[in-house]
Amino acid sequence: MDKIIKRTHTCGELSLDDLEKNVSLNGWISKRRDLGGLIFFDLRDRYGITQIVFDEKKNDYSFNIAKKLSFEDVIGISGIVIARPKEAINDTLATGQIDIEVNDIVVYNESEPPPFDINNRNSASEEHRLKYRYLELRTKELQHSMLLRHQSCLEIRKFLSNLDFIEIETPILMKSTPEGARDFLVPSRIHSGKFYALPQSPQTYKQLLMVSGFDKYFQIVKCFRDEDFRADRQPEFTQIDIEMSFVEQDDIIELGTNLTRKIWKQIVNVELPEAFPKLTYKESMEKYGTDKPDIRFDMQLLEFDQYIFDSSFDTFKNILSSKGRVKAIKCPNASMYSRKIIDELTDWLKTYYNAKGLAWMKCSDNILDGGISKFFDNSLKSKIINDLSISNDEIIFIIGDSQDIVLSALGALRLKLADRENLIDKTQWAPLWVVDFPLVEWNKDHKRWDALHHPFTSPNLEDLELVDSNPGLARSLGYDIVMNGYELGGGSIRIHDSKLQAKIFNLLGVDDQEANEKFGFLMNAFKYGAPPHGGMAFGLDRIIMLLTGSAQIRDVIAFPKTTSAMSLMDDSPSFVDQEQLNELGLKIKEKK
RNA sequence: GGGGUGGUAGUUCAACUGGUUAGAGCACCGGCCUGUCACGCCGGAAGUUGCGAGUUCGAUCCUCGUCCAUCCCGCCA
Repeated sequence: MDKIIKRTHTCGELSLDDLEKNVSLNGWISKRRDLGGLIFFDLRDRYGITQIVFDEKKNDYSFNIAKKLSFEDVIGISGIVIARPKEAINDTLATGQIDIEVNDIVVYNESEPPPFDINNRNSASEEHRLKYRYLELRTKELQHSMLLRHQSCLEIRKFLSNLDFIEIETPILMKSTPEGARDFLVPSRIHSGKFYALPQSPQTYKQLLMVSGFDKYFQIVKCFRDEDFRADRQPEFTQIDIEMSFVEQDDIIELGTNLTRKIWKQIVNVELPEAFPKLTYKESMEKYGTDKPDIRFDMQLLEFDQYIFDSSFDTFKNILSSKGRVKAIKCPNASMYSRKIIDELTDWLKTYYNAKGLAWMKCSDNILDGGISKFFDNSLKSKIINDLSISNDEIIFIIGDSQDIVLSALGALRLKLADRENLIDKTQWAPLWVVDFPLVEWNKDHKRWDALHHPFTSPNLEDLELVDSNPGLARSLGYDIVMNGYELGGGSIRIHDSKLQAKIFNLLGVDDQEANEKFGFLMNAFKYGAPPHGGMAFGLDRIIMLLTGSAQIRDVIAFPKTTSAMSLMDDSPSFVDQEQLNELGLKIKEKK
């Protein structure tokens, strides 16, 4: 164990140019082929694979050591670069023209049989791979993800630094605030009974930095939200956090566009358009049923209210008279949609999106047929076909319900149908901005207005009167950037006036005392020369996920958690000693 | 909080309608093999069918509970 063979090359670089050279390599045994008197190893490091060969007749010292070695042993070797016989050249390998004929070898660490095949990530379930994450990180997929993540961060830092942004670290232990997601709490030992929270985002700090005069700030920073998780959501995740002073919404949108273009150009060599399309929140909801539309394909939601009044379909008439909505979506290959398949779609919409049903009509021979077509007379059906440009062998699905349900159910159906019909060009990138978000939304459970973005978001100054008269209609200066149906990031122009901020708190039902307790420090800061400012934050993990072509955020985080927020590798969270609890003045309640 | 799917050898999977000794590939162990690259050939070992109850003459299979994973709804300013 005392000897180390220092590598002269990595496992990905030797070629015929290096013939006859005496070289040394370090790496892991990735494959082993034992032919008796001749043994081949594929030696792997993060740069590549080089085949090394042990010949009993030429060097029986290293041969005898190699005889005992197997998968994932770590070794160092020295030897001569030799050309492979013509018939043994491997074109699939960058180093496939050569071998290293080994004459010295050191075994640094023998491996137990690995719990799964590092060469084949699918040789084990995800659960199993997460338990041995440090081994999964040896796979070429995860090595690639980590490298790409690193390169992306470099490009981001370079891009922003060149524009005079500076990266400033903000606290990880901060004040718990009532708004937004559930906080992860950290008990204070020194102040028994008090808690810090881990930041859901450095929102308040970056606004304070604007007051401090750092007019262009950014930070690549961990954020924490104690909610339930999904394929694209983890309890801790990384944001590219940005804030600027003396700017308007369009300045941030331009910056966000350019940053996104830079990343895509540098990392995957894709030229995104100079300006991304902009949709208002309202347009997005009406056309796509979501505020993060995938616009790689069209298939927009169609207005259908206007045909209901002249029909004899009372169910939908009743929905309209109780302020509901009726919208439709048009889908090709009607003949593929049997009763059984439509029933399955209906059940799915009922289960997940609270739809009460899924109506439909098929177009054949220029007439609408089947489903609810009997409630529409012939001239009305012709009008529908003409208005909505329905072609033969298309089916329209129709949902009538409250507006929320119609939009979310049809939005989900749109994605489902696109998938079924293969309408999405997977090689395409479709970025866009969604703007003019509502300032607040009505919270039915608590009977109050909640901020849609966060309470520091400025109302659109044109809508200031609405804030008093009809808050639900007031637009904010909030915006999201969306790529291929994923929310990549979002931000807003902030309130920098303590009077306006007080007014918004008032609207949100946060009284003066509470506002002062929770956000007094920010309100105070705004009394001392707060510049107009705004910013945004990108979800770094989601960006990397898209760039690597993965649908799982876990694939781009070195040590991710499961959907129940556990780490299978180190088995956290875990219980702690009674003594630790005592120090913190905590007592665990029995769960009933 | 709710719903779907899954949990069988180290691992990936199979096992009909509930029925004899729960099988196969890879890995592992032993043997043979000098141009392999999914090396090949011969032989071997390997199981608390996630856990706990129940139904049954009999449960991997049916029922209930529970744990874990995953996907989705709610949630995620």
